[in-house]
Amino acid sequence: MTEPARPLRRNEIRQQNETLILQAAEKVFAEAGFGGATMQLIADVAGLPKANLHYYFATKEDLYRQVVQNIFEIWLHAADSMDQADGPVEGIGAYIDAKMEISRRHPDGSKVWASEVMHGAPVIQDYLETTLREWTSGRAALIQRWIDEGKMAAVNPEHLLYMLWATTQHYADFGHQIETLNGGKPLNDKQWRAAKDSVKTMILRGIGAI
Amino acid sequence: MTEPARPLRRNEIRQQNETLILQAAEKVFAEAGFGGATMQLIADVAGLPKANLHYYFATKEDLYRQVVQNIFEIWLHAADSMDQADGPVEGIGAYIDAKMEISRRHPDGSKVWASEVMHGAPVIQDYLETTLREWTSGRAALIQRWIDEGKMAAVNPEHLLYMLWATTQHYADFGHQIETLNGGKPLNDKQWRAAKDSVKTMILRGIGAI
DNA sequence: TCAAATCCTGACCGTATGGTCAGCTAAGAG
DNA sequence: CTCTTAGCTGACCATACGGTCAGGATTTGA
Repeated sequence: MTEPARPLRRNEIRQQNETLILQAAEKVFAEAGFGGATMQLIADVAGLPKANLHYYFATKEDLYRQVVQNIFEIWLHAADSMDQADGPVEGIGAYIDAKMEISRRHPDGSKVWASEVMHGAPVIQDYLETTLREWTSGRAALIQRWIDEGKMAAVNPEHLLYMLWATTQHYADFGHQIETLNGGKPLNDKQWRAAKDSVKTMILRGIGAI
Repeated sequence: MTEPARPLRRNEIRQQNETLILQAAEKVFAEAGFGGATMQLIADVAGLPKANLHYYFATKEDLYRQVVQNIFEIWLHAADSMDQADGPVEGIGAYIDAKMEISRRHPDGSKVWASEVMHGAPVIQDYLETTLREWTSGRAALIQRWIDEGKMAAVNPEHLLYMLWATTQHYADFGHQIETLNGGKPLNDKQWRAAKDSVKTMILRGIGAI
């Protein structure tokens, strides 16, 4: 099972290594936190010499910043499906589906994001104050419209958003706790479906949409 | 405003300094994570020489373990009110109140707890597998009883507990994000009441209890 | 073919960290 | 008053960390 060993183009090398490093970094930052992560460990996970990391990313902060920004992108785009919906059942239902899927597929990213926010958002504070603020007020307005149209109960839109974030991300951030309470095994397909279903049912009923 | 300078008894000195160190440690661990926290910084916050910390706590791990265990105690006792309730409206309502109050009064503790679990619970894994597991199955049974008695909808008790933990702890762990979205100011009394009320209403309606 | 640009890395450096320890001070017991 | 014990701390140490750099290897474009 050897590689074809075709000589790689410059662009390919760069992109391939940057991706490799970013993936390793996401994992290590998630497991150890920013302070606990070491460039040496990230290098080992990536299978590269430490000095090579510094060739692509000047400092540990730079590397971390890239990881966090990548996650932020995924986070934001999860709500695309919400915007085209006619009402909360479709819209919020789709958003829950999307965010639960992120928690399942990118648990490390979710943890890095949580850690960053918990520690006062030292590197993405500006994004919180601009992009996230706009994003939030836009979605809050959408929810308010649904309320005005009688499609759901008159809940506080911000606190509904917090509940959506909290509940869905919990399955990634506290995945270890859930796994322990699940007999030490990760949730299987069926259990993930049950989780999604529970969250959707409780929240949609909680906001009077079903 | 000087201290009376009464000579302290031995016991008082020990207790006072341990408390002082634990408080400082909780704050620093919450802000920087285990790896990012330094004994020097904890010492500075506590107003003691670093060597004095090592007189009371042999290693950084020992100090951290104490902090996490203290939080775990608070966490567990929050549900005492739930047990004596006749139904979900009182019981879960009281639990939400208690956990929201913890999020408000001990945000640092909540963050340290979240961080510990996120990183795979390196120091309290045994507690998760014993105390927490028993606690959870006990409360799940209580919820199931309420369901059987027709006092609430037939939701999955475990996922309800996850939702309760996630939603309430979010106000501590992601407090910085909420603060940013709140115009950079922490929630005031009125806003905390609104938050509590939103959470309670949405969840109690979500489980068909109101 | 060859020079420039890019990629790569072992060896190295200054610093900060967790932890130690000898020796001091002060409280308490008798 | 005196001896014992607990409390305290400046100075120190070994290690591990983030980051640097000189110089070699490889690709690219002319």
